[in-house]
Amino acid sequence: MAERKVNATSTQVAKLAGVSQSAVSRAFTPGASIAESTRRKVLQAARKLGYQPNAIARSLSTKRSKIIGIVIANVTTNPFYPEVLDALSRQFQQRGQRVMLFVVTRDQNLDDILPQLLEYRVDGILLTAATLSSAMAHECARLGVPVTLFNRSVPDAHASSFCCDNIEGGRMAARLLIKSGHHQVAFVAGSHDTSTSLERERGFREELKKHGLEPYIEMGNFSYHGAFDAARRLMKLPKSPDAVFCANDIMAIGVLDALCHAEQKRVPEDVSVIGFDDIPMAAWPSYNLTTIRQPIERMIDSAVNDLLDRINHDNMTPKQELVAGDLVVRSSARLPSGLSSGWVISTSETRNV
Amino acid sequence: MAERKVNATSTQVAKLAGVSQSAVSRAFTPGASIAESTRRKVLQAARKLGYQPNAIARSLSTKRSKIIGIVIANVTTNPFYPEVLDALSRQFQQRGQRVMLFVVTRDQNLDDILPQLLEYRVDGILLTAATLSSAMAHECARLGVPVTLFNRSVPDAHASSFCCDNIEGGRMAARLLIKSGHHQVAFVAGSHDTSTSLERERGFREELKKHGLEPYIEMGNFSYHGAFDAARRLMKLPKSPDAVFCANDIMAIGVLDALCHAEQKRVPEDVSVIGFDDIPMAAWPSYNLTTIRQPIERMIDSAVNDLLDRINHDNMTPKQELVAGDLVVRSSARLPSGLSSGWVISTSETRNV
DNA sequence: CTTAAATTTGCATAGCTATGCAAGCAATTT
DNA sequence: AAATTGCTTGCATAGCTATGCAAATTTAAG
Repeated sequence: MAERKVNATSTQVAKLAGVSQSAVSRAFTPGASIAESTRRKVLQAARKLGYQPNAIARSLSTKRSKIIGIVIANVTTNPFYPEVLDALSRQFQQRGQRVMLFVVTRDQNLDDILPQLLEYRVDGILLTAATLSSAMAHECARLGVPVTLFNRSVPDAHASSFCCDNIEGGRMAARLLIKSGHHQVAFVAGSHDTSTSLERERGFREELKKHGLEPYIEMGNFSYHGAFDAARRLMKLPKSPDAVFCANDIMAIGVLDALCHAEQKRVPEDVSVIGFDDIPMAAWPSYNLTTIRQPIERMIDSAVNDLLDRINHDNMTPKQELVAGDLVVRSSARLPSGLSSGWVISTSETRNV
Repeated sequence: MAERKVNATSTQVAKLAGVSQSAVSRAFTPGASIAESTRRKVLQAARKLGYQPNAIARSLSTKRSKIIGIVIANVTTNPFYPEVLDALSRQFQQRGQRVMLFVVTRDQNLDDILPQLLEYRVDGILLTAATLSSAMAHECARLGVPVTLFNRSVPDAHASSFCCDNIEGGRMAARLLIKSGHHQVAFVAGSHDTSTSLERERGFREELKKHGLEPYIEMGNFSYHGAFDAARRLMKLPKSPDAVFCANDIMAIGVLDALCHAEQKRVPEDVSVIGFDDIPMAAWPSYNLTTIRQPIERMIDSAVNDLLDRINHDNMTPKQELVAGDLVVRSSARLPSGLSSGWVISTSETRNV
């Protein structure tokens, strides 16, 4: 172990400025009771010594770390999550919170991870693409650390959750496919244990059932390659589907690539494909993917606000929010009459972009 | 401001276990001098109280936060960086370090960000896709906080840096294009102020010059859309290029999409395209991109090892490491005789994958 | 100029853990 | 049985800042 050079302390600055240590602390605390003249003296001394307040000591003293723990999965497999991370990180940053990051795999058990966050007395925890054991939910509740789930519905009432309305999203996809006259449809699932995939499937099924249809189900494992293989399996079926709805865009793209480059199918003439998320790639001309857009910015604003609120006001009850997604019409699915590529359809309104 | 529930402290655990606070501390410190029987008593009491060591207090006491500051840009615009972040984060995690994350824009000034990291007394800083002002480099050196640049060459000798050999990468691209008989080539740059783009351009130019060629240069701004537009400009030239080398894969993909969907060009018959990075998408059948692969894992291992070494041993001199990239041959560029898609060519050896 | 009010300041302490040191203890040796 | 040796343990303190409280100072009011 090597020795570390010593940073200047508030006491050293105080000595140089000819004031008390308290004064130094106050000079760096917005809103503290200190004369402007004193503050200037202090800041000058601080500059001379290269002093910078020690956030660790401050955290110990105030019992607030100003750190948010973010746990995220699928960062490399689904471009949606880098976007989420980017937005979250900037938002917290801007609101004066630092971010402690944990990247996990989708199936990794958080019961080993959360204690590491709690050790650092994070002010709050945001989980995205990850689920919370109810033991851990209780532990966080006991310690008074608010938890928010992003893009996962909540297992019990101790945590907030912010999701796109996946069920309605599934319904929208089904309605579009039915209206444009598909008869044999399929759903490529992400996994059998994440709310996003299950709910999208449920909405899709429900709406199909109303019209007497039932989808094939294939597992795409939330990955490009998993969906690629799923599509090939679907096309081998005796009565292969004329439409495929995927639990997310990256899988829809895997399906598109499989159809066009491994199965000699034309999209959307032979098969229609619909995704979910509206990642940037969905708009690329190679794919032109019709998809359900998750309004990331709005969802993240809500999630961040809620978490910060719950940090600053005790005893707030967690909130469960469902944000409506929009159907973005492009050209990977056959169009019903009256609709053309470029339209965005939301549950309440239809607006041209 | 709401009140926070109090976590159990080592003193409370000590009282319950009938030992001193020191004993509790030692029970949680691997390698500390404590009898096994005492440790068990302590752990049992700790469990009963739901005690968890306070990492903030520990950091204050040991003067080591066990936190690494990571600053990263381009997370949403280039899939290469989510991969880097994922690997870095896991590595540090596994080595017992926590990660404090800052997501920035490429042109954002770090002089506002780094102080926020230093406030938390991070043990080390890793910058990726971001550059360091020399004032900040000195500040970190003064405080004894080691800094490592990933994928940026170093401005002065206070920091370590780990890069792919961009110049040689540029040369490899040029050699391939020359061997396969291209006569009018172009380079799509990322920006005019990042070492990655500049070095790749330099190697490319140098090698071309040996054969009497000089490339067109267009600015792609390190983005899909920027490169898309750059490609369209190139194709409007009186003598439009028959080969385009891009400073990274995401731009190469933008170029491919522009060529195939906006310019009615065939790849590689009319135009060859080469990228840099080998992001997962490069292998997708829609693109089949010939590219220079950066050996992420190896680079990250080196970078993490170096940073942790410099944290633990004082006065180690920073290291500048250049890792050779491999040319991954796919089908977006015309093949010279003797080469076929699927080959990987490194500077020292050629191996079939 | 006196008195009351408001602002500013310093003192003392809390917040929680790690660790050097000396004392206590048990095991080993002769 | 006495003397050594090697573990364990507790005491006391350092690490740095924030803050309640009382004292001191400035400002305003009369």
